[in-house]
Amino acid sequence: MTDSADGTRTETLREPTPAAARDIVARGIDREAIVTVYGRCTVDYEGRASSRLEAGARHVMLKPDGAALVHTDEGQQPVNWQPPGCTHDAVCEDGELILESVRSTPDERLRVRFREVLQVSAFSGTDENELALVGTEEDLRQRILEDPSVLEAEFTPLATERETPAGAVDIYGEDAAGRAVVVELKRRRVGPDAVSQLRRYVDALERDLHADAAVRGILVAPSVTDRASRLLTEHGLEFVSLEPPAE
Amino acid sequence: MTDSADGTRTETLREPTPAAARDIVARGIDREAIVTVYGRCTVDYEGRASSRLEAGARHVMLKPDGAALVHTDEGQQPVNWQPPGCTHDAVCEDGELILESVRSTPDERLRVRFREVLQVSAFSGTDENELALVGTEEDLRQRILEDPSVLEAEFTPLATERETPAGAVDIYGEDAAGRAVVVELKRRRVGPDAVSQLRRYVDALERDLHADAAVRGILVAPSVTDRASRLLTEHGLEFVSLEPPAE
DNA sequence: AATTAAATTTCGTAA
DNA sequence: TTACGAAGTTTAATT
Repeated sequence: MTDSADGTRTETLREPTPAAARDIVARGIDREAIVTVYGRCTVDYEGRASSRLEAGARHVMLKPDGAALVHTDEGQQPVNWQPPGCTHDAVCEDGELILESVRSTPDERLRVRFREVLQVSAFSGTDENELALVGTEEDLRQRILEDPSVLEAEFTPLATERETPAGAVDIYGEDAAGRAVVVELKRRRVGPDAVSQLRRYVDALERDLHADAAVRGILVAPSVTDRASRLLTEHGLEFVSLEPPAE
Repeated sequence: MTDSADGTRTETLREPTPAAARDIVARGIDREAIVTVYGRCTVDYEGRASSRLEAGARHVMLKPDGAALVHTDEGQQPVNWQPPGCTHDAVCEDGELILESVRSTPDERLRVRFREVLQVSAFSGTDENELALVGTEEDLRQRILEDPSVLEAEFTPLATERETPAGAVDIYGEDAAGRAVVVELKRRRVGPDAVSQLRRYVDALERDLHADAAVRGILVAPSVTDRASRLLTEHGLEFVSLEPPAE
């Protein structure tokens, strides 16, 4: 057990007995630590789908918010997991450590059985700061609202998140001729799905306004794929190349 | 350092000096171990977007496939990360441990600077087994192909992944009357996006066949949202409620 | 609790 | 390498 000046505390055991491992895990969950276990284990999941993973060396993390992560040596994504909101539990059964994370709505259960525990740790610390991220779709929207002419000359934004029967439109406005314009924003290169999305909004707004004059639809993104480009043409929609600001 | 009978090996230091931590990390990367570092750190990311995270206690994992994960005590997702394919590097700068993961195409860089390292570990093990998952869209497709009558009486599947100018159709077939049918499968409750997707395929196929008889479009999913249901009606598409098999 | 769409989505497959 | 769509997607916002 180690206590640091800043309140950070860690507890670690190498090759613990299953009972000792269970104690560290249980105590860690109790004090709202990040708990990690590395060893050979099997994993069973039952919930929205179901899965089984035979024995292998994996790294398991239990978070105090109820999230659980099982990582192999490959992939950015955990091979098995449980979202925040679960209740963690650690028990010994037949001389083996078992970790279980359960939630309801939907009912889901993750069960990790360790044949061998190489290391178990509990990490307590504080993290006050949140991520500052730049380059999102929201940043792209700000860029256009601050200077609508980057979209086209004399474009006038009238609303953001304007509601239609098909959902909320990113930017709603009118052009130099006073025609209604629906703008759909994407922070990166788009495919057919983005075109369909814009199409839904344009359709919905045309019905909503029941105006005879057609509503213009403009897709704003860094670039489009060939198929998306063809779809835009078919549906009479437009494209403007813009990127979210880099900083 | 601990070596197990099954070839699993772990190496861990508590409150190491930055230089000692760097050595463990560098050696771990070298031997293709999963490397973890817990401590107070700042994180900078620059790539598809860019972000900064001020000091806090976090858990960092470097995988031998090049993936990097920075986890706080909250959330299933890492607060910062790098996908597989990166090159990891560990250095000491001004007496602090710095981890860096870099890749190209696209150019991306993740930099973690530790003010304090509480624990550093390197885990080597083997994992031969892959996840066996049941309840996917593929399982739903198998269910329909094995007994097409679950979709509707006298439905005849003719192809899966049939190509159209709008993309591949999940199941293509014909009904009792010999009309062309496009089936789009979803393993869970669907919203407007799935309807748009089906619509794209039906449109494309109607042009492709340039037949006068309309192509039927059937969305297969456990259920649909209200908005999606309305969209289905508007577009003359159909819905059949089916779930992927549970086991 | 349910809906909708964004995400540094990731991941797998096919061209 | 790019494109396209699935995913036990997760996450955030709004109803």
